[in-house]
Amino acid sequence: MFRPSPYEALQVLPPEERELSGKERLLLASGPLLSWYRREKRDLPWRENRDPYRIWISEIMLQQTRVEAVKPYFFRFFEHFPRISDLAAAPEEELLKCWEGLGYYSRARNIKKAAEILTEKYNGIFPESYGEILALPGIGSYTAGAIASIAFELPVPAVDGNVLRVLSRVTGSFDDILKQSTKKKMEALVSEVIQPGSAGDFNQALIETGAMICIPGGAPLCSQCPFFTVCAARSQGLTEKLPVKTPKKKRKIEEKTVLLLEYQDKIAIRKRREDGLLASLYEFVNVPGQLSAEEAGALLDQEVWPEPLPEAKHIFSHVEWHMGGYFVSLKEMPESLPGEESGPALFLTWEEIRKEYPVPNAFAVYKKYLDQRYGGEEE
DNA sequence: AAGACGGGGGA
DNA sequence: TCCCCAGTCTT
Repeated sequence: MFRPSPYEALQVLPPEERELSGKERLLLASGPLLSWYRREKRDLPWRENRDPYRIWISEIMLQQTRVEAVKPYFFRFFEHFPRISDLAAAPEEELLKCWEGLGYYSRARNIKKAAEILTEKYNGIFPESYGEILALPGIGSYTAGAIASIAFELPVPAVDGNVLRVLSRVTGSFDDILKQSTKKKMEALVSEVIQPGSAGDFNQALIETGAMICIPGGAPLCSQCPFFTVCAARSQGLTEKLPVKTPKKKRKIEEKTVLLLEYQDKIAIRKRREDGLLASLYEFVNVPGQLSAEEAGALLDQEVWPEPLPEAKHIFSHVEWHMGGYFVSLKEMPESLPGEESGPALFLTWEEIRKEYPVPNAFAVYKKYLDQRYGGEEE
């Protein structure tokens, strides 16, 4: 009588004759991965303890931002806002000033909104359920997973760009990692293998592998990788081909003319709109287009002699500003100022602006000019 | 699904 | 130049 082998009955090949599934690869590597992480992990400020407040702030700051860029901001943040209630009570202006230069300023505004919810609805205590964490402003699936697993040991995935890269290589996946469907698949995969008790370390180990071993841009350091023995991309020579990412589009270019308007040793700045690029931050008066000195002077409705300033270029992710500018000494306080969209101008000393008002680094060339003209940081 | 949203470091 | 970074929110 015909008897199928166990493997035939299961409709799978015996282990030595088939490819491992992604889940099997992760399961096989999880022990070595945890050991490797606990032995080799970087000593980072937010790994000092598992205080959810610190974990939260670190994860927000680390969104699309390199570790080295975050460190100084992380320390300074807790000097200003030691407790969540300090954050909730702080003026948005102070928070923005603390965030100046870090980018993605909606993160700061969302942090404040979340702090208000935490203070009012949760009595200042971080909720311990994934759903409640996910519902807070500025917290998406990655950050919710990171906080839930690192601070509270909930066995939920925290799939970021690092983890996407690692898992697509380890599992040999050709799915485009920029698609949200791919992220969902990878989250499902992690959910299948993550264990309570080591969830925080497991997620951080995946991230650490992506940051230190399975690095973006260059060749991965496979010889040191905790996934060495199970990685599909390594064993099949696919590390150059994975992960798959679709190409991105070109940036738009915007021409601007910046006007450093001086009246009695004070400089005009104004608050930007509450929505859009660099929302609610401060800027020097500026107008669209590349204006000549004559055109710039004509905008001011009084006799002036604009002095040309250096040109500057600032590159955002999706747009480039090409800027020229003029320094203009005003003889009288103008009724109104050019540039339609923004709020009324404030005339303040450069010292006050430099200390109190968040002016984004897109204006760095002109900030530096004012530092030299009025004496800023000594050099 | 695609775009908006910063800034900086490295190839 | 271009790519990428411990992503999220809006359209």
